[in-house]
Amino acid sequence: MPYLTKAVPNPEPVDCRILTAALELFVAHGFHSVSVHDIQKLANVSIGSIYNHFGGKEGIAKALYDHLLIEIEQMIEQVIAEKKSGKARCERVIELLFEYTESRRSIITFVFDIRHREILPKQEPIYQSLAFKMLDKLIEQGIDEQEIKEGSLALISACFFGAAIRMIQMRIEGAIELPLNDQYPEILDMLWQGVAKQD
Amino acid sequence: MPYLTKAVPNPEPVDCRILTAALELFVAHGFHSVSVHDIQKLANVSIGSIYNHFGGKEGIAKALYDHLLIEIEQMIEQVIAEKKSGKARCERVIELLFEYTESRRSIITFVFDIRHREILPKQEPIYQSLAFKMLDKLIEQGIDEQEIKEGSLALISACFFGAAIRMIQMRIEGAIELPLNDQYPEILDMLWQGVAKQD
DNA sequence: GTCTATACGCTGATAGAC
DNA sequence: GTCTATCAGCGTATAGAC
Repeated sequence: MPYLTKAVPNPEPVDCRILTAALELFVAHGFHSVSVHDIQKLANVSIGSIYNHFGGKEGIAKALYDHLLIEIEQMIEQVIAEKKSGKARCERVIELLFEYTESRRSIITFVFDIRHREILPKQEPIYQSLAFKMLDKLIEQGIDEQEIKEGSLALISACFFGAAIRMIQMRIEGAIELPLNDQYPEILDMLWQGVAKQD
Repeated sequence: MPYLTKAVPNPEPVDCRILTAALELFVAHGFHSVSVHDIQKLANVSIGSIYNHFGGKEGIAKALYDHLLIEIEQMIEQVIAEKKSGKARCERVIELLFEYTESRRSIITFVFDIRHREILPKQEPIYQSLAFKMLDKLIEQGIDEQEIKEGSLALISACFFGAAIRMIQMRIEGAIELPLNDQYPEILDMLWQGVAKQD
């Protein structure tokens, strides 16, 4: 159900319109700079509806957060279904993240480039989310299969996926001019060099 | 003048007290969640003083931003004075960033882990700052000296310093439990593998 | 469930005495 | 330069009709 971030006119359900509008505004201006009135206007609903559905601005953020993380999880699950080796899975995940960075920037920005703790102080930190744990699992598999060197899992994962995420952040900020997938082979090569098992 | 982030009682100059208090609060709660009254209270000054010195909350953020970036620049300059080869310079910069992450976390958090565009929309993006350009220069030197492979400077820098910065972000978030300098040799090894020139 | 109108607290900012 | 007192506006949240 990747209906978020698609261009939706009006006949969509109300809660979806609210989420779509909120995501767009949060990503463009930042959570704190967006008022409930802004969301209400863009979504073409009344303030009352927003409070009925989500209980307030924070409720919207929480719903978005859960929803988008699930989309990332599903993407990783799809990759796991398609590819078998740890290395192939890691590569494909990064490839898709790079693609999403261009085609579905809102999702990527919200998940990787927003300080969630400032918005949702009660939320568990994102690195404890299932999606991030799934990435660690892929690294672990790569180690088991002797494709990735042994060592601290957190560090290796930080070096591999972390570098990729940092590139995504830099792409979003504008520090990297070309789409990352245009340079995918070189990037992947660098990422692997860092963590590959050496014989 | 690294007087910021040091524990300062009261006899410090007023503007310094304001900056110190603001930095602490911004880093702890986020820019938008901190009011001028909060800063005023913690700094033991009046609201009027704050507006006299900085013109408002945004002015404080701007002053902090400039000040802390200059501290990073000076750190890099110091490293350039101490080490001569590109490789040694890159390594020492990362080592110091890792140290700062523990000992002067406020500075590091403000520079690497805050969305400045949300606070200072008119500010040029941070990757255009002198400090970040200095990092790119170090990479360039490494390429010239045949220690780093050739390729897109932005990508190589993103892979090397970017991975390190991502690790710092993860350390700040709590995703990495040990201080990064405790694992400095392994980390550096991984970072170099990714960008080293291969013969 | 959806809407409009309204209340209320807080925040950034100013005025004016010292 | 520093302070206190105060203002105006905004943003969240609620009440109550439909």
